[in-house]
This record gives sequence, structure tokens and C-alpha cells, in this order.
Amino acid sequence: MKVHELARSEQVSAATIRHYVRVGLLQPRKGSNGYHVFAEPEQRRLRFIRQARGLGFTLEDIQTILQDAEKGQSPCPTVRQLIEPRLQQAREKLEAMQALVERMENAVASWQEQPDCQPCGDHICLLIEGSDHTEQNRGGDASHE
Amino acid sequence: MKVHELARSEQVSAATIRHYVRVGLLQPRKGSNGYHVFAEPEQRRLRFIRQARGLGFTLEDIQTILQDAEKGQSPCPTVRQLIEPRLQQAREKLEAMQALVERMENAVASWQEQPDCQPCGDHICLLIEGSDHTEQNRGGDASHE
DNA sequence: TGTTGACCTGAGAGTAAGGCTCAGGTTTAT
DNA sequence: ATAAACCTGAGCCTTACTCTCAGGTCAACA
Repeated sequence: MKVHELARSEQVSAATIRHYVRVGLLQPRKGSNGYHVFAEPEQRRLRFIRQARGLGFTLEDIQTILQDAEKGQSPCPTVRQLIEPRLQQAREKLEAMQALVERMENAVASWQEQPDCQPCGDHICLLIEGSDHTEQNRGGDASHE
Repeated sequence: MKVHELARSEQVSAATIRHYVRVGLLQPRKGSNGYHVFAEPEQRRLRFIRQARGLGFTLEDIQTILQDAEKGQSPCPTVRQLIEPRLQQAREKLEAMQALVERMENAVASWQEQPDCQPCGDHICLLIEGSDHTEQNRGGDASHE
């Protein structure tokens, strides 16, 4: 199998495969013409990498896991260890994204009733500077919002 | 005001301010000693940048917005235009993060009952390869999962 | 006056996970 | 024979910073 064939069979871009080769995650043999040759072990490896990425592991994590397995050790303890901080980070990022989307939606909503501001030297853009668009600032006594 | 003073007064790192100077978002005067001098307009500008960042605008967006304002135009139309794709992207990222956290939590939960796998050549790590950890795969008729 | 420590500068590289582009080589089909 | 389609390694691009570097400045203290 060549790069594009593997790419198609595993639904990833050829660029991604080249990237994995570059960083050492995949180590295909090389044919006499210099082309990479991907056989079944490499294909399984790629599938594994994609599954691990889908669970939030970084390429470096995956490198570590694969190295465990290559040394004949069970990679499971490493896997159980590594996922904890990743999950923690993912939760934090999720919360940050929730807060961001909320701020943005609040902003867009409140902007519907605000006219465009004119330059005056006191502000740059009142839409942005106008309020902080947090939750608390929008549950108030507004009666016609 | 020098970099660290501005940094403290606006709760950002000095490195961030230097970065904004580097990319042209802030253009402080320079004293005879070569040091940057931040006066009130620059301070307001920084505050604006931070507020805009908090609403999900990229530094490039902010550059555009500030340039509008400098040309004496109202930046509001640009602001209304730019936030749409940003909001769209933020929602997509949010959904991706929700799905990711869910997959990760499902995985961690199911791993509690799974023993560490031993290397056998058929798999790299059964924890990761074992199932796809999606929602559908976990509401089924499994009685001892 | 010398020196220390805290600050300043621009420039360059690093981060994550690829994407894109380049010049040059290979293979396949017409 | 030649053109299309593929291959290679290498290097730069993305985001919004962060870190490090070498060298310059400044205030205080001995």
C-alpha cells in the first residue's frame, strides 16, 4: 500500500499519514524506489492512532502508548494514567466553550436592539465595550427584552 | 507606563502586550531610551482588545475593527459581520468538545471493569480498540457491562 | 563609584496537529 | 514519448501566545 491508498482505506488525508511518518508514529518500510510501503501492521497502527485521537490522546501520548506495547509491556496502565489529565483538560475546554458561546449569543442578541455607534473618541465600538455579556448581566428586570 | 505596569493594571502578561506590539495591535510611542511608552489611548486600546477576545474575535478580526475605527468609520457593521462565522465556529467546537468529553467519560467508565490486556500481537491496547465509546454503544441490552 | 537586580528591547524559536507547497523522481496509461 | 498522477523529504504556515536570548537601561545600595 502506498500513502494515498492507505489514506483512502482509513479515511484520513495523505497529509496526515505523511505527518505521522514524519513524527515517527508510523514507520513504513521503504521499497527500492524510495516509496513507503504500508503493510497490515502499519494499517492497524494507523487505525489505533485514529481511535486514540478520538479519545482525546495527543500524538505524544500515543507515541508513549505504542512504545509500551513495543517493549512487550501492557500499555493499559499508561493509558489509564494518561487519560485523566486529558479528560480534565477536555472538561475545562468544554466549560470555556460553553461560556464563550453564551457570551457571544448574549452579545448578538443585545446588539439587535443597539444602533451602530459613531466614532467619537470616547470609545472604539460600543457594541463590544457596551456590556460584559455575562449571564448575570442579562437576567435582570428587563421587561421587553 | 512601561510594559509591566500596563500589564499589571490590565491583568495581562507582559508577554501578551509585547505580542500585541509585535503584531501591530498596539503602537506605543518610544522614549529616548528605546522603551515603549503606553499612555491612556493605548491602555484603552488594550482593554478593547481584551474585551473583543472575550467575545471570540481573533486578533486579525480585532485588527480589522480597529482599522475601521481609525479611518473614522463606525466599526459596528464589521463587528456584526465578523461575529457570525466566529459564533458558528464556536458552536461547532462546543459540540465537538461535548462529544469528546462524552466519549472519554464512557471510555473511562467502561475501563473500570476491564482488566489490563496483555500484548498478544492481535491488538495494541484493547481498552482503546475495544469499543467505539459512542452514546449508541452504551444504551444497549448489555446486562453485565 | 561599582555593582546588583529588576527591568527593557527585538528577534527567534516552540507549542498541536496537521495543511500546503516546493523541486525533483517514479509510475502508469495513452 | 509524453502527460497525468503519484511519490519523496524538507520547509514554512496556521493561533495566540510563551519562552529564551543577547545586549541595553535604570534605581538603589555599599
